[in-house]
Amino acid sequence: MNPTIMVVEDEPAIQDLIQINLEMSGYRVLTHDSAEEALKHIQVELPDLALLDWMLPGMSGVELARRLRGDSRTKSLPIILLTAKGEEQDKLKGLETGADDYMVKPFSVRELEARIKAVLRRRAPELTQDVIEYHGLRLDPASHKVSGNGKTLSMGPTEFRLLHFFMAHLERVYSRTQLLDFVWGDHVFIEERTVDVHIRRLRSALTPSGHENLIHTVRGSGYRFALE
Amino acid sequence: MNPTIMVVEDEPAIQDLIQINLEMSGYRVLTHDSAEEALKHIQVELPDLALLDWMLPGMSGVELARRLRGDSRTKSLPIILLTAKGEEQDKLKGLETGADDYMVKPFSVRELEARIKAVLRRRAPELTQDVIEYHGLRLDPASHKVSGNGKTLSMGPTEFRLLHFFMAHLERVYSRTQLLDFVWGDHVFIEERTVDVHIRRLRSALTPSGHENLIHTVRGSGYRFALE
DNA sequence: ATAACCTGTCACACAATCTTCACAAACCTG
DNA sequence: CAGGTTTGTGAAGATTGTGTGACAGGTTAT
Repeated sequence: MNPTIMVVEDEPAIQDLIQINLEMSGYRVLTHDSAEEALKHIQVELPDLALLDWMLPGMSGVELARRLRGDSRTKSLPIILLTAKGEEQDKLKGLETGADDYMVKPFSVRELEARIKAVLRRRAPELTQDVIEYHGLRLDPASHKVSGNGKTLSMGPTEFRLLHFFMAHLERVYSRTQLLDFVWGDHVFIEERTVDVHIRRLRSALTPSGHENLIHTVRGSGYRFALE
Repeated sequence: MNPTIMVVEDEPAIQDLIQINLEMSGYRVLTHDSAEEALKHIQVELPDLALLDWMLPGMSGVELARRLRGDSRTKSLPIILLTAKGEEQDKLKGLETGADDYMVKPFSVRELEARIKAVLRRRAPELTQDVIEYHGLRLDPASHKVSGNGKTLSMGPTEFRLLHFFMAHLERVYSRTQLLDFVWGDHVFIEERTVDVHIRRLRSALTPSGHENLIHTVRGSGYRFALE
């Protein structure tokens, strides 16, 4: 039986979008417009995961999450919250309610599916904790440490995220705009050339172990991370 | 440069959704709320593909498609129409206007991307990220690398685009004017003979692996890329 | 509170690449 | 073969893209 996902979302466009895409990926989808309706349905059938909009008419998604956590029957139901832009600052509050993850709208459908998969697969914290290793360069997301040939390399947070992204996407050219989107986040208003500066900082951070030449400049296009 | 897709859609939720997801897949996305706005922008910049909502306030997407087909400058711009459920019966009308494809809302993002790729492959293969290989010459748009019989070949950005175009359009003669349009882009006022210079540079870039003789001069007409 | 660190920008220098030009070479026509 | 047309080629600015050091705020650790 395919996993059943309960979607509680009042905006029809988003609701349709999620339903279509998740069904396309083999999930069974139940949609509800309100928290009250969802609660009623849950008496009858317990889904495998709940996708709740933060803001809902009547009872909010946060309140719904809290209630689900309160009832022993739904205590361990995985929950992902959908928040609109500008509500992010409350994300801690959202996670406090016991949500397993949250996503900021507008979101990438691919990412949503990835998180659903991750949440379903395990109830452990964080999903990208896998250590990545490439030609003697080793990055550990969990401990936030990087080492080259055993030698510890230190760098700032931004350089770390940049390196993490590169090591997860080898052999491909990314434009400055794409890097800003993926590493800094969407809708950021930052000068493109700032990427150059961080590339330079990352390069010098990698120099002690000689890994700085893994970063290639592709003139007119962007940067690529690979052996070459 | 990544393919640019123009999205004309008045519903913000759908607009955001499409933008985020397409950007995540490496496209550059321009969004407009109305056909009028889109037309204005097109004067300045010609996108590689247009995604038009069927129903729009003011000029409809169908009407916009018809206009684009009418103007010689946008005559060959690939168009995909987005129709809401219930409008399907009119799909023939949509295709009559010259749209390359259409999708019914709500749609799967994966399917949308598949169709975009299909349309681009059909209308402008040099814009896809597919690796192209021809008689030992291999070009990979994603990593931005060219190799001949395994040997890495290096060249400038313009030569790379030129080669990409040729490899996506084998066995056909292109005039200097056409090459300027397709490889340099429209709105460019460059001396025709400049093409010759880049052809020469491309030839010498291909010489190390002996592929320079794939480029044939067709006296009085232009150039052709093929074995011959 | 102070020091240490991080960030995003900028300006400048340098390097790569583009476009144009002039002339040479190749080709065609009659 | 001569004269005209088209293409190849090398070199000279002109233009654009990238590397880099410095700096002013901002944040975090002590």
